[in-house]
Amino acid sequence: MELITKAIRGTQDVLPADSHKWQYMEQTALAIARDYGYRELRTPVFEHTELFQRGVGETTDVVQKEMYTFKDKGDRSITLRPEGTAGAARCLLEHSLHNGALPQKVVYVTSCYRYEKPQAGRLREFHQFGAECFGTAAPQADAEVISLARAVLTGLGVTGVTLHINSIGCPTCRAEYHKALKSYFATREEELCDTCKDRLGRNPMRILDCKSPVCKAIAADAPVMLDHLCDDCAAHFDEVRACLDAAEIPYELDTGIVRGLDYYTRTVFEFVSDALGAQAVVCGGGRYDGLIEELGGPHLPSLGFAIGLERLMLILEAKGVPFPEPPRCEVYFAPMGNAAVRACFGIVTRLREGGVSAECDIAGRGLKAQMKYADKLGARYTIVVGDNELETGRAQLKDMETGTTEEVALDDSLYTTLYNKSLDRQLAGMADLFGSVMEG
RNA sequence: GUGGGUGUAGCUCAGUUGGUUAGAGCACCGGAUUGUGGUUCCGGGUGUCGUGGGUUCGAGUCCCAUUACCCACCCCA
Repeated sequence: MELITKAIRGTQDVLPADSHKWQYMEQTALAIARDYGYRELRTPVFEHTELFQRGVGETTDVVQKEMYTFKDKGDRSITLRPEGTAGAARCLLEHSLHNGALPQKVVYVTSCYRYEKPQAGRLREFHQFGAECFGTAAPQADAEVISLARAVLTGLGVTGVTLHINSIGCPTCRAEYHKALKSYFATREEELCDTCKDRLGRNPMRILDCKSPVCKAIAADAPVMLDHLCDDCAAHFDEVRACLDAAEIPYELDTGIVRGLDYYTRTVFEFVSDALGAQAVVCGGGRYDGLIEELGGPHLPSLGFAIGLERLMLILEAKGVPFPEPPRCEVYFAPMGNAAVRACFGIVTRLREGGVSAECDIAGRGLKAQMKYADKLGARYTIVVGDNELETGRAQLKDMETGTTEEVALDDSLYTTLYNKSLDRQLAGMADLFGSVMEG
């Protein structure tokens, strides 16, 4: 079959067979965030380009070469959001949410767009579960945000992820550190790889996580940010770690973490998975004390994180984490003859109105084909309705797993019968899922 | 943006030193008395061999280009 076009490179369809998994993942994450006091925020997919230029930072790769930017018909420069934080911050300011109770805690599930070369765990349209906590400079907030990220991962049954944390200081102490770093690498500039020579001028901190063995070896002896933190930043980071310890949240100190977005300050962290390829960071975040001011707002220390949902899904599948059963048809009606078709359509409509998942032939097929179809749908029960049933008002309810049948009346009592059967099964399914998550 | 790998049916893949009408399994659709699905039997190919050139009497097969996907660099979620 020659299609006139295909899905855009780096995009993915979620098919009907998988959509319930996404619903479960998103709803679980939102529910956990709700317990942490986070409320959902929804912002537009596109914003004025300058929001990201200012918010994310002119010098970042994201802004320089990865944004989907275009002119609209009013000649305004528009950009599809490459990340969620800038839009959330803009929304906070525009609606003066920061004049309400602080801290303001928001979560979102959104699509993001970056023009990158796709590979495992990296798409041009991807989805994030993000959380932002606006208006607190206290280290306890850092710990709470990290705790939320971890709770979402573990709440979904994720295993094999490690929390890495670092502090990249405030603009003041980072400037000092940059100088120290620059002069260190400058002494060995000739040995660095070409990209790192380039980084030396722009952002020497990037050299720290270069994969080239030579650069790695040189970086091993480089000055460490943590040793250059000012007193305030050092005290803040110590308290964050103390809180994590108190909450028994294990972490690794990773002085190589360098967030690629300009707005980060002080605490930065990542959750790294052992189940992904090269793109192993499933969650990244940190503090951004200067962002709100940068966007024209007041000084409002804040922080947040985002989980990459496609990456999270890859992990869940790789680890064989249990998902709820996909939704199935509760009862399939197989009518025979025109009168039965109409009658069944009526019954099915009433059952659906009452919340029972019911289906009935809409393809005009014979009984045999209908039974096969019911089987493929995974229907729990089938009811064949012909002239006899219409006359007596009674029919055989067939259990498709056991093959057994029981006689039921084709009236309102059918709804109660089916609803109760469905409810029992849902409760049992939830108990199973809960059990396996607890074991895992 | 730079590399490496791979493109044959919806899926997984065969396809001989280049040779006639491109195959298998699974899936899908229909049928086996208009009253019962899963197992069985019969029937159906649903394909521009990624695309475009070239070599050749002849190309799924050889050459070139291109494109898409996968993987890695870079960057990030």
